[in-house]
Amino acid sequence: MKYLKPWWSDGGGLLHLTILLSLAELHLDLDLDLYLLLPPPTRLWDELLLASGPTSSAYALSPFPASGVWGRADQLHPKGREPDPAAESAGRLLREVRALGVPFIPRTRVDAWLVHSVAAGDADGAHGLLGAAAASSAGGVGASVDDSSQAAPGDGGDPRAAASSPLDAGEEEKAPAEPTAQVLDAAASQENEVLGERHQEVGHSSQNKENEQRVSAQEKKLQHKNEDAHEAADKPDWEAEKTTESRNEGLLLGDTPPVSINDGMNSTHNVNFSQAISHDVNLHEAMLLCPDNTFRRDPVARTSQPPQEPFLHLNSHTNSEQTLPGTNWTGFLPLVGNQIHLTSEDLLHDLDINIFDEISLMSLATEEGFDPMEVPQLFQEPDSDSGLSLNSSHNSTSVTKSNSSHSMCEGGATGSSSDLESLSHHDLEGAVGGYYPEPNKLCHVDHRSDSGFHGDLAFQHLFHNHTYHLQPSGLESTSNSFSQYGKSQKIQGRCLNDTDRNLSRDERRAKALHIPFSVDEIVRMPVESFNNMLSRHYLTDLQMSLIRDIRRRGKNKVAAQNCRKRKLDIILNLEDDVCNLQAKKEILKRERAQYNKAINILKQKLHNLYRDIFSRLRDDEGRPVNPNQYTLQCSQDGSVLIVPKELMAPGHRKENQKGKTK
DNA sequence: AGCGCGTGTCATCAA
DNA sequence: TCTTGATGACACGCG
Repeated sequence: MKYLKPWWSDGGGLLHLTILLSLAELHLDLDLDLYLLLPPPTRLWDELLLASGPTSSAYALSPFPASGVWGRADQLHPKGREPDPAAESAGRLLREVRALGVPFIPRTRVDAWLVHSVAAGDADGAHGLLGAAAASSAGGVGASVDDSSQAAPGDGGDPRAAASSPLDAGEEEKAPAEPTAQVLDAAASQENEVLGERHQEVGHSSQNKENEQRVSAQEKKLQHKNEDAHEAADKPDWEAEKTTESRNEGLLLGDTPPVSINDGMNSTHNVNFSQAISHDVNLHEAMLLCPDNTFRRDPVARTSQPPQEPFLHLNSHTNSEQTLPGTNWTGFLPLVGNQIHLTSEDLLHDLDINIFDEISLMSLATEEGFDPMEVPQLFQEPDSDSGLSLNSSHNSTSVTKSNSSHSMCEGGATGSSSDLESLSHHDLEGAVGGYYPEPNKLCHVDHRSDSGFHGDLAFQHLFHNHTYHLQPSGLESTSNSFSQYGKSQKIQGRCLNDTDRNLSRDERRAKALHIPFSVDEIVRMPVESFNNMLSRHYLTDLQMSLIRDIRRRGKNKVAAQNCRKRKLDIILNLEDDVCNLQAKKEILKRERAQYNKAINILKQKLHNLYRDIFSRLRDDEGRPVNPNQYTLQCSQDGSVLIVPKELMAPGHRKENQKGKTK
């Protein structure tokens, strides 16, 4: 949501009719919101907002002079947050507003949001807007607009107004019912019997007094809502989208007839609304009014862009005839229709690139002439059987984009059997201006129509051995084809220029198919965000397949890298373990040798001690004791006994022998 | 030409 | 059922 400068704030009385362009709609189902700004102090306006807030879908910009913030009525009055006095006061206030000639144009859905500014120096333009607003607000007191089409039967609309413009009423009957007007008028009809005539009797001054009293009681609420407006303005785009989606549809602007207006000063002007809108529309100024500076783009890039088809013409999803019906625009807004076309084109140039990131692929494709639905019209060539030229040499657009890469690829392509990437770069992107031919179409391309271009041979080789030749399914064939043509990179390197050579294969593929996300985004994005992103963009099956393949391959690549790294780490760790264990083994060996050596020393010492003892022992007859016949036994009390070996029990002897051995 | 290594990719399984 | 990680196997490029 863009908040624009009040039209009076420049002191020059500049009226900015703001038709906000939002390309956030995923499939370029564009919404056109038409707002008219009211001159402050407009307490009545605030009341109108309060009254028409959450339930009436009164789309209007509310002035908050204290903060300078503008808010949209539906944002200023979130549902469920404020008591809704609409049922009681909407109709009455609406009539008061109408009696003052307050312009009130509800949200208008014409599948385009535009930003316009209208120089209010032109009284006709300003008054025309006011009158148109009054017209769409369905005829209050003092408004000389026929509101019979919008007012419910028995609504009690101003009969004078009804009589003032019967022709307009007839045209407006064809217009679809406008929710805002319906709600407001429904509320108005409830009080019509009571209040309808009173508004004609009561002057504006008395109404303003009542309004002042009401407004003073509601100022705090407005301040609170002002904060809400700030919050709404700070919402991220995806939240803004929700808000946008939550809005109901409104009156088709194109169906609004020329109106005779009441400017609020008891003077009536017959002004064509289209003239009002088309007066001195200053897009640049309107963009400057956007505080978030969303509408900016490199002017150089803009000037470098070749003349393009009107934006809406390139939108396959949004039929220009439907969304911006030329008859409607030219009928009620003949100049507006043209203006919107031009402005849309300008906006395509001037929009911030970030906006383009948020819009669907179709918009991106539109900028580059990429539109599968439009390609047969845009790139059809008389000598092409399929109506689709795959030969860049015949396409001026492709020549400017891909001639260099073509020249580089010619040599390699002839030897390539499975390099669709080179195709996607040179013939998909370049030859058809970004359009990717479907594989089955490619398989049936009549290359004979080309005269000696190497690309023909290249194509024949490129698709010579591809599995998708045999598979009717585009998805499967796509996956297979992509998996196949990734295996021939030698030729690929020769075909690609330096810039493309630095890109990964998937990046080049994504570029070739004009996928509006980076490979890094596709791979690293959490699955929830990833699915959300996919759902927010219009993508063909081919693009979806490629995106999912890119994501799968990217994640698997990372997984493989991690796996190999992990495996390498495991191997290194095992090698370290082996080294450590070998070192420990050596240490244990040395310790064992040392212990054995010590044991041997002890054994030797014990043996010496044994001999020494027996050499000194004598029996009863004074003879030396034979150590082979006797042995030494240590009793538990510490005494040492000389025991004949024959007297020792076998078990005991064995233990003794073991002890000796040890 | 053959070999080893690194890397990407696919298929498969398990969580 | 889908997603993701892990991993074996294979193909390819490169030195």
